[in-house]
Amino acid sequence: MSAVLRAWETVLQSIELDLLSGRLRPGDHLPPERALAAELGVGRSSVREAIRVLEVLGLLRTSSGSGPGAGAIIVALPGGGMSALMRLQVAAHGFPVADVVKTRLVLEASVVTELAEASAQADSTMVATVSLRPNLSTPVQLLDAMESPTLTEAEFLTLDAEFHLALAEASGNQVVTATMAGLRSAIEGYARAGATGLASWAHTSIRLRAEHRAIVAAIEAGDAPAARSLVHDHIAGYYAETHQTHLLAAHHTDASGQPVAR
Amino acid sequence: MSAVLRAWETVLQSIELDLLSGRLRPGDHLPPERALAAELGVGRSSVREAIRVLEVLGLLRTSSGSGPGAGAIIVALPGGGMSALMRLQVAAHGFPVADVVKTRLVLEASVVTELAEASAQADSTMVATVSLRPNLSTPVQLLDAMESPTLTEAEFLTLDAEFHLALAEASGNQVVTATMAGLRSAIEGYARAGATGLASWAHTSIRLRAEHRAIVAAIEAGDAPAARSLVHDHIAGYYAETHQTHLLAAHHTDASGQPVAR
DNA sequence: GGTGGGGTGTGGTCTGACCACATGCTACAG
DNA sequence: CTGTAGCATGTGGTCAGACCACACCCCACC
Repeated sequence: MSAVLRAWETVLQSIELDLLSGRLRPGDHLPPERALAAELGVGRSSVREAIRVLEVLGLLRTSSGSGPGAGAIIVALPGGGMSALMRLQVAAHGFPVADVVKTRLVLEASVVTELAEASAQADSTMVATVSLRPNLSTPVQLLDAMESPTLTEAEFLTLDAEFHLALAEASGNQVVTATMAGLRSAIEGYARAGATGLASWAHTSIRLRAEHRAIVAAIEAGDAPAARSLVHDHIAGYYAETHQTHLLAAHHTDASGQPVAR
Repeated sequence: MSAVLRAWETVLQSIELDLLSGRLRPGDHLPPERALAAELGVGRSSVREAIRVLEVLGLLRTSSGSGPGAGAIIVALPGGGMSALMRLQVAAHGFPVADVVKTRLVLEASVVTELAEASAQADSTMVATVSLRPNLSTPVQLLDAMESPTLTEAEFLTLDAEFHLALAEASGNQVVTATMAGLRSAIEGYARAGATGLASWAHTSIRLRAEHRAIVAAIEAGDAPAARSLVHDHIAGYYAETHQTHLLAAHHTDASGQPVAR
């Protein structure tokens, strides 16, 4: 396999090896494109193609100019590339919306479970060794912003998607956060598409706000089963309401993690 | 924001819009690079950068030559790009291994739950309307291959990773499958790294084989809770055994992975 | 000492050229 | 008429060179 690596692939491979070996670390500068091209014996355009890939994947950022801050810098920001990937994958009809929703159910149930358990643990242990209590300030701020009555549907749903992403971030799991970030645009897409067919947006938005508050309350109370259940109903409910298909409720998996009811 | 799109970004955007509008569908050919460049008023190198990105993301494949089969063809194979993304993300220390493992626990528990429930449903309904029974032939074939006593550790672990991916595929959820495919190389990486420190590989591999068989048996028996529990113990057990850290039980690692990059 | 302007190095882009390859057609031989 | 060898064509893959815009750095000048 991999008969002969194309020029840009050798560049990508070289950079990947440098990352793995530790020669390149987040924060470091990549050599200038021209230098890299000469060093690897390829054309500058091939170097650029590899750098472009890494940039879209969220592994580095580039900026023109001179001095520190310019050039290609390793950043490795999670979700940066996953977002582009998921968005394009959905655009190309690669992912059925139902699968996106089901994956949300699984991941978000896990997220709020972890958050609630961390919260409960922070309560039980008086010890102030490490602040285990999850930081929900960002999600709460988003909820406050969503109270504004002047929001359009699109604006509301954008904040909604940000709220769910913020919960994932608060859980601290970077892989889940990255995946959720990737799904975000897909989520916003189907949410917005479905919202146009709702009987009463005002009514629905009020319900969504209340559900969000309830989820946060359950987390802060350390009630993991409740948080899990609320999140499931929140996501599945909106999907069912906007897509007229009750398939999700049918099999009703309690998502991931531990069984809810024994 | 988004002051001025760079040339290759306009190309990417144009293709994305064509995908969303249905002008481009999986199986279609992209216009030749030169034509696309002329059409969009950019240089061919910019078109190439956009195409390169789409190729790495698994949205199209390119081939030289002439006639049908050559050129850039939309494929939208799920997980194609996620694999590159995750691999590089891990290479750049973007994802802690613990988060990868925790995400596996969540996703795979969901996968086997769905499989087991589908299996149980297939049993209960005598009706042969649609064969709901999940197709486990690929996973089982992999298990058979893993019985070979001549396998090296690396070969065994490769098959192991493939087995878990095959389970995800069998579940039918494309988003989960894509994510697992992306995590696969990361999984193989930490599994292989940890295996070198094991007391007895022979002993461990025997246990892993047995656990795999038990998981499949639970799925086929339609016993979702058992399957979920077995998968959890299987993954967490190996991780604990090879990493000596029981951090998984006490989750929530505050992730402040933002690189300083300045 | 402060300040302005040019020098310099960087990414961003375009152009043109060449190569390798796969195809398809055509002209020639049978 | 048929089959095949070989050239024409169109494609991606790559390179080299050139120019631009930009941000920083340094030094001469005020």
